[in-house]
This record gives sequence, structure tokens and C-alpha cells, in this order.
Amino acid sequence: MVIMLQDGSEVPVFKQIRNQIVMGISDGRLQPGEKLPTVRALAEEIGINSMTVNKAYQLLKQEGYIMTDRRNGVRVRESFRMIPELPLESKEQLKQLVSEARVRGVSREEFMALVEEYFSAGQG
Amino acid sequence: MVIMLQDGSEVPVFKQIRNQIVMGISDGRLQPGEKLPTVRALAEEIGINSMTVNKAYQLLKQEGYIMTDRRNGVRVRESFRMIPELPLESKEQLKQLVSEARVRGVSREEFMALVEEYFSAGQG
Amino acid sequence: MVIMLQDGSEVPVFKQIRNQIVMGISDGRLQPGEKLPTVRALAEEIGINSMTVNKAYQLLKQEGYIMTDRRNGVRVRESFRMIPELPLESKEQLKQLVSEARVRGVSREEFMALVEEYFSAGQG
Amino acid sequence: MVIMLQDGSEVPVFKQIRNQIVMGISDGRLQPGEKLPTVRALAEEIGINSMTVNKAYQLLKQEGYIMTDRRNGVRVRESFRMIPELPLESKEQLKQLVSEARVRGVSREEFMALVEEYFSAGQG
DNA sequence: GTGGTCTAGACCACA
DNA sequence: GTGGTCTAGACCACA
Repeated sequence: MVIMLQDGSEVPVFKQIRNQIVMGISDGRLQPGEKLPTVRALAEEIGINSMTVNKAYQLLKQEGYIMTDRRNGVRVRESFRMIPELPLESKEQLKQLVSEARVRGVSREEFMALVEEYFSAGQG
Repeated sequence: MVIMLQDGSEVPVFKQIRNQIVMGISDGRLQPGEKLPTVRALAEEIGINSMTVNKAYQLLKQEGYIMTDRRNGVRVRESFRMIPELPLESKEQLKQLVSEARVRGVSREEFMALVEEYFSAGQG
Repeated sequence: MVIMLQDGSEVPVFKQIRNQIVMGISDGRLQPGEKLPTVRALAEEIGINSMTVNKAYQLLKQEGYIMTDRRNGVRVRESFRMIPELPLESKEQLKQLVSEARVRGVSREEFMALVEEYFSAGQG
Repeated sequence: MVIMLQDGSEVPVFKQIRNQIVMGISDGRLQPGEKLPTVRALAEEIGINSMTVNKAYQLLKQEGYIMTDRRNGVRVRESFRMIPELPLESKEQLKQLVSEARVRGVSREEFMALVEEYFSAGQG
């Protein structure tokens, strides 16, 4: 999976990496148990410092998405055993996005269509 | 409308203010043409630096949600003349939220239900 | 509260800081809502890099013990709303310590006495 | 006795092996004088590098739990001749665990109950 | 000033 | 080689 950094983004680099890996897992480009590039390899590939990759991996590990160990490098977790619910913070973000849509005159249907589209991405 | 700042939030204060005003407009608590408190008044009410409120107002003005004139202070715009579409950045955020939901095992239906709920908030 | 680093310790510096702050909260030397030193101040006081202090604070924040914001600096959280249970990892550690004690011939009573002593430290 | 490695654990493999053997001795699954598998045999059984098993055995030997001789291989010591006291480091760990418990609202009684449970494991 | 991010570079334990 | 830690130093947005 290719990680693409957005250049002028507000989102910090380590968060962008984290986000893209979560998306990769979500749409099936990254399979459970699949090996991720080593900290150094990814750092070199993207052209950033390895501490930054490390930070992204630490975050993903803490969130339960990946596992790191010195024997096997970094791998996507086999099972996520998370509560099947959006975290509160994500709900707040969604609420904000809906507000945004409403104010701008985006209809419920159009918004739903977007959600549909994103939900169907990747593994259908 | 009361602005409530979240204490330990990651979201910067100026952004919180901006977000809550957009939500207020979205759910009808703030009507088109309605007068907003002055920068100084709001700053005092919330107990923060007025530079921060100013920053929020500047952003809202630039986004086309409010307008200021020297005689009438700050008011919600009568009409927004915006393209009825989510900005690209918001779309990206939504995509990320959907990924997050999918990875966590939140179903399309549950996600849709949340969207429904938020869309119906306020002006129903 | 004074943070004391152990020199030759296996425990990484950022973890030592984290541990001592948790102990400080536990025994009442750090009160809910109390202000902690700034990242830079603590770094200088201990004589280490501020990134390391930052790392400790990030961890504490993520665990829900402290709050950081640009207005108020770093503060101990008012309420912890955690599940009143030891995390699995801590239970495993305790199990290991008990094994250690048993093998070495430390009696149940002696072990309990230690626990009592530590439980009574500080706020009695 | 079967050694089970935890996959994504923070605890290094050699330490996991050491810990489990100590627990085995503690709860009676390993008897004084009992023969342990050779380094190579255990390494093969677990599927790891024999250097790692060797490291675990070295540590156990140095701590006085096991002994090796060329003729009889590796065996659990008959008697441990240790001071019946927890090493300082273990005491510090226990102190930290108690802090953790207190901060999280785990009562003295609940903590004691855990200790009881672990003390009673195995040989009752 | 304050927390947060990022880099270049070094070093370490583990495997 | 691999993840992890730490430093010195720079820079940024926010307040």
C-alpha cells in the first residue's frame, strides 16, 4: 500500500500516516496479519524522519490496529476486538460535518449518497 | 445562543467557537440576519482573550457565514450563496470517519442512523 | 512534587516520569486540577530533553490522568472516570510478583503487609 | 510444562520464558530437581532462536532458580537459599501497581482479593 | 509563553 | 536488522 502525504495539510504527518493505514485496513488493501513496512523502510520511502513513522506506528499500536515486535516487525492485527461503536470524538466530528452540510444546502440524500459511496469503497 | 468551550479538547478554542456558531445556524438557534455578540462581549462572556474570538469571527466571515459592518455589529448572513456541496476537506473527513466506522465494525445502518439523527436535530 | 530519575534503570525516562506522576496523584501529593510544570520547565528541572517530557505528558493525557491545553498548561484531571479495575497487563504483573514472592519463600502475610503499607502511603 | 509466548507483548521473549518458568516453579508445575528441556529443544518447540532461550536460562541460573551441568542438562534447583524477601525492584513494581489501583478506584479489599487468588494458584 | 511537530543523528536491547 | 529511546535544535499554531 502506498502512503501519500498531502503537502500543505493541517493534519500532522504522523496522523496522516495513521489515517491512511486505518483506511487501508478498512477497505481491505491491508489484510489482517499482513506485514507493514519497517519503520526505517517507510520513513525512507516517504522521505521523512523515522521518528515520525515510529510515532504513527505507536499510535496505531495503542489503538489496537497493529502489532509490533522485534521478531516479526510490524503487522496488522488479526482481530480488533473493539466496541462496535464510533468513539465520542468521531461522533462529534460527524455531527459537525452534518451541520456543515445543512448550512450549505446539501440535502440529506446527497449526504447519504456520499456515505454510501465511502462505505462501498474497497471490499464492497 | 450559549457558547460552551470543552476543557481539555484538542480542537483549538477559535475553532470551537466557529464550529458552534455554524451548528447554531444549522439547527436554527441562530436565524439569518440575527445579531451576534460583539467580539469583546463574547470574549468576556466566555472568559477568553478577545483575539481568539476575533479569529473565529474572521474565519466565519471569510467562509461567508457572517458579516460585519461598523453600524450593526456582527450578523448572520441572510443568504449564503454557496455551492450546495461539501468542501473537499470535509469530504475527506467524512471518508475517514466512514473508514473508522467500518474498521470498528459499525454497520452502514448504524452509521446512517447517526447521520439521520444529526440531520434531524434542531429544525427537524 | 519532585521528579527523581533513577540513573541506571531499565525503565525508560518518559515512563519513569509517567509513573511518578501517577504515584503523586495516587498518594495525594498531586491534587485534582493541580497545575503541573510546563514541558520545558520540567525538562530543565530534571535535565533532560523536552521531547521526553512531552512524551510522558502525552501518555498521561492519553491515559486520562492529565489535561493539556495552550491556555492553562498542563493540569491533573478533575475526575478520572475509569473502570475501577486493574488493567489486564497490571494483573499479569501482579501475578508475576506473587510467583516471585512464593518462590522466594515470602509468606502471604509478609506480602500482604507490603501491600498494606503501600496502600496507606500518602493520603492514608 | 508448556511455554506460551504472547504475540504482541511488550515483554521481551527471553523475559517471558523466564517469567513462565518462575511461575511454574512457584505453582508446583515444576518440581525441585526436575529436568528442563535443553536450550535447543525448547527453542525448537517454541519456534524461536536458541540464543533467546539461552538468555532466559542464563538469567534463571544467575538468579539461582536453575542449575546446569554438562551431564544432567538443565534442572530446577533443589533449594533456593534465597533471602525470603522481594528484591527491591519487585517492591518498586508492587508499589507502582498499588498506586495504579488506588488511582483507578480499586479498593484495598479488591486488590487483596487478587493477591489472595494468585497466592492460592497451583499448590494451594 | 505553551504545547506540539519534525528532523538528523546517535545509541540500545532484542532477536 | 528491528523497534524503541533520547538529544539538540528548529519551527509552528494558538493564546
